[in-house]
Amino acid sequence: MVLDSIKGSLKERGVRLTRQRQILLELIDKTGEHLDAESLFQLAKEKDPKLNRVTVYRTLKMLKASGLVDELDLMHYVGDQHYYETRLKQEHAHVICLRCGKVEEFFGEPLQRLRKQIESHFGFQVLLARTEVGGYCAHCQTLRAREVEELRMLTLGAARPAAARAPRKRARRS
Amino acid sequence: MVLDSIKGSLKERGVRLTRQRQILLELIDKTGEHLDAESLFQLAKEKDPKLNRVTVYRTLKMLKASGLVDELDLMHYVGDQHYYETRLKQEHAHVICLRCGKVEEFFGEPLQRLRKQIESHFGFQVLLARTEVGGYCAHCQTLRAREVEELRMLTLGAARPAAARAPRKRARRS
DNA sequence: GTTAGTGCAAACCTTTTGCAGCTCT
DNA sequence: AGAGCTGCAAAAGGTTTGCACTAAC
Repeated sequence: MVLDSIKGSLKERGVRLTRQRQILLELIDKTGEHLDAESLFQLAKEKDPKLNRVTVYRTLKMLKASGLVDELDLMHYVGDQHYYETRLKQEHAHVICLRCGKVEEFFGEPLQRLRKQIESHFGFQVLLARTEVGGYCAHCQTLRAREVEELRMLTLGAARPAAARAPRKRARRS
Repeated sequence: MVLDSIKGSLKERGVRLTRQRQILLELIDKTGEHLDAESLFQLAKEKDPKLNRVTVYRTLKMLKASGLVDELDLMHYVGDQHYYETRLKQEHAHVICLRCGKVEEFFGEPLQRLRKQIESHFGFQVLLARTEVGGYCAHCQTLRAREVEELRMLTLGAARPAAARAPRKRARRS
């Protein structure tokens, strides 16, 4: 089990298994992935209302430095926070839909090939690799096309005076 | 030329080519890559002392939204800032040495394969992809090994009383 | 009993926003 | 002329730090 192997690794290095860390490790383990510091903090607070946000940051930093979790950005779709996942699974890429935010995971041989080629090409020792891909998922592609079309109609409908070709306004989140 | 194609693309969309933007575009273009907002700002200030940091952020954001530059994290080796590079070159991965900070670029077929496989596997439309790899470069691997060895000697030399196996202290930047 | 770890408050760094005034086209 | 852009100041968001106290081993 993942949790146990992480705990073991920590214990072995003389890192104390405090109550707070137990809570956080358990959450990271069972929630699976894509938790950022704030969400993790909110979840942890339910189990221990006194647990501090700073402890969450410190724990995550320690786990990352120990190579026990990986840090992701998920293309900053939501904001500039970081996401964490335990480092057990096979290497995988994260595929983020820039319209609905859905995150998929891609495991596949190109990833291993990539790693190997980089190692042999540069004589580089790869410790961590992160591949993030942004675009539109199958579902959003059609919705997106419709949105663009609607926008075009609106813009043309506005029938502006001179200005030969109307510079289209860009849609914007938030 | 890159600069011209960017300028053209902007003009075409009715984006104004202000003095500030000309300066910033020129810097981004000729400095090549791996500039973050602050460095870009510092460089720009030399050409126009009144140019504001906020303008740099706004310009970068606009260029990114227009798909004219790519945003990188470079594994947050230095800090949490973002780096930018023009989007002309073929897709490539960034390989960052976690000891000396050197950044290499890797172009190679696994990247194209990866993209294609993701597109066909999920029916996903890939707009941008970012692969960052961290580890030790050929040069630092040997230095690193020596460092670890020295540290081990030091720790053993300290001849601590009980505590059978000494939990090694981790080296730290900053 | 030690020493690592925690909580709290406050700082820090990067980036964004509101608004008045300036400037491209 | 007028929308788009800039500068300024101030805020926001995410994360880190200093320090005294607490708890794991």
